[in-house]
Amino acid sequence: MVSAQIVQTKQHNRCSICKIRSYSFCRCLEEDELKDFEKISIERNFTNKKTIFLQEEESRNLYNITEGNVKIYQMLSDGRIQIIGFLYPGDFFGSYKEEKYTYSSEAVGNVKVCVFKQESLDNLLENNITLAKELLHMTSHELTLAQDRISVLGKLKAHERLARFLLNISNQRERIGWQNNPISLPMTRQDMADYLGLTLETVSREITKLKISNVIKEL
Amino acid sequence: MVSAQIVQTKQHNRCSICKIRSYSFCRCLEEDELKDFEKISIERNFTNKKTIFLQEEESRNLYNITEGNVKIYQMLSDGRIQIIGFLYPGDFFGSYKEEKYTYSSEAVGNVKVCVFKQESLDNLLENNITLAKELLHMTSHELTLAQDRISVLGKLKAHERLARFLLNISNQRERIGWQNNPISLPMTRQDMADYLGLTLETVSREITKLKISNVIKEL
DNA sequence: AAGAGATATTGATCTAAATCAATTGCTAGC
DNA sequence: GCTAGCAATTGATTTAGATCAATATCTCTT
Repeated sequence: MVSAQIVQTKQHNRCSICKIRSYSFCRCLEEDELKDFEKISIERNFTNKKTIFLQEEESRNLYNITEGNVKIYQMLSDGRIQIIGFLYPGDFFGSYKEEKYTYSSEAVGNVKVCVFKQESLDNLLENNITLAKELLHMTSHELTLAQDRISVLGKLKAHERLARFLLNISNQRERIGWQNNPISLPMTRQDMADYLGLTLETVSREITKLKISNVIKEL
Repeated sequence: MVSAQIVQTKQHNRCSICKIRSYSFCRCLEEDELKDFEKISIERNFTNKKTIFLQEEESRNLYNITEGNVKIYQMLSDGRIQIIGFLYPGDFFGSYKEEKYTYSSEAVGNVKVCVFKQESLDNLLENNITLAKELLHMTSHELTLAQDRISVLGKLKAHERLARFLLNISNQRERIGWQNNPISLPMTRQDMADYLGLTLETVSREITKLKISNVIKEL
């Protein structure tokens, strides 16, 4: 009984006390709008390596990260993996249209997400132009990031890709108020390789080179 | 005087007689909304290789292609070029936020575009949730296409990239009602290479291989 | 603390694609 | 038609990064 009540209380102002609101799409909502907004999402937790959804599944949800990191990736028919992105708190993923997920998603470490049913979110959008525009702007920003990654994978050498990767992580951490130097790399070498279009051996060698030339240092 | 009047008449119902409306973001508008919509854009023409805008310029416009092809590309500081995309009628590009263009754009052959001033479009969005949602859905679709391209550049071999490129063009042509086989390739080998993250020599060799193995045929 | 399984580093070799180089083919202007 | 200037093909060679392989290191579990 007591624990049920605590959950209830916690649920009731989840959004208004949410620490990541200022860099998430819900930042565009007024305090009084948050009450309704909060009702259309539920919180869920995932532990390290747990799948959140798989590519080709019927998409029903949009996810917003409130804690931890998520990797999204595509798999080719022969098992080759390309990691599309490592996401941070405030990033959203999934889909707001009824179709199939075009990538899979997996927790990197402990993860907390807000889950929005497409239908509920869509209803809210219909009456809240501010929210629609915020989502449009954030999606458009995601698109420019994806386009930058196209350039990285199409034109940069292994050492340039790695350098940019480290800088990107640093910037992303800064964005959400984490220290940007030193940084932690919560993913494996294989993950980094699958993200950068390289092999884990090449990633390892390039990291060694950066260490030797004193560009980076391990703690 | 006569020609001025013709232009005026033409302008007046430009949108309602527009041939590409059914696959462009304006498809979500009702006939009576088109009148207002038409007022916030102007038509412009570009000939082959003419620059539409350059990366790093202050962005002021969103462009919608009504005729021809446009290539969008990024240039690295040392001159290396990555082509982000070859766009078709109904595709839009540019930006709806006041910031800098993150890529350059150039006409491939003769091109006709509708130019929307960001401010006017934004005002219209503010009062037209349908349009905002349409733009959101189309931008989100662009994002999934960009993510697919990340996988292509990160994981596929030269011959796989080329095969997918040809199929993509075929599909894109089908989408807008052009014949999907045979197809024409309006860009140079260098452009194809810069799009696929390869060199023009490799592209040429792979095309030769496809011809020899009778997968494709030149007309 | 030992030992198993995962993860990372380092070395040796190979290869797909890049680079360098020489023709060939195409189109536009005279 | 001829020729200048691109664009494309084809060949020879090089190389960045992949692949194959052998430790080394880290992190659990018992």
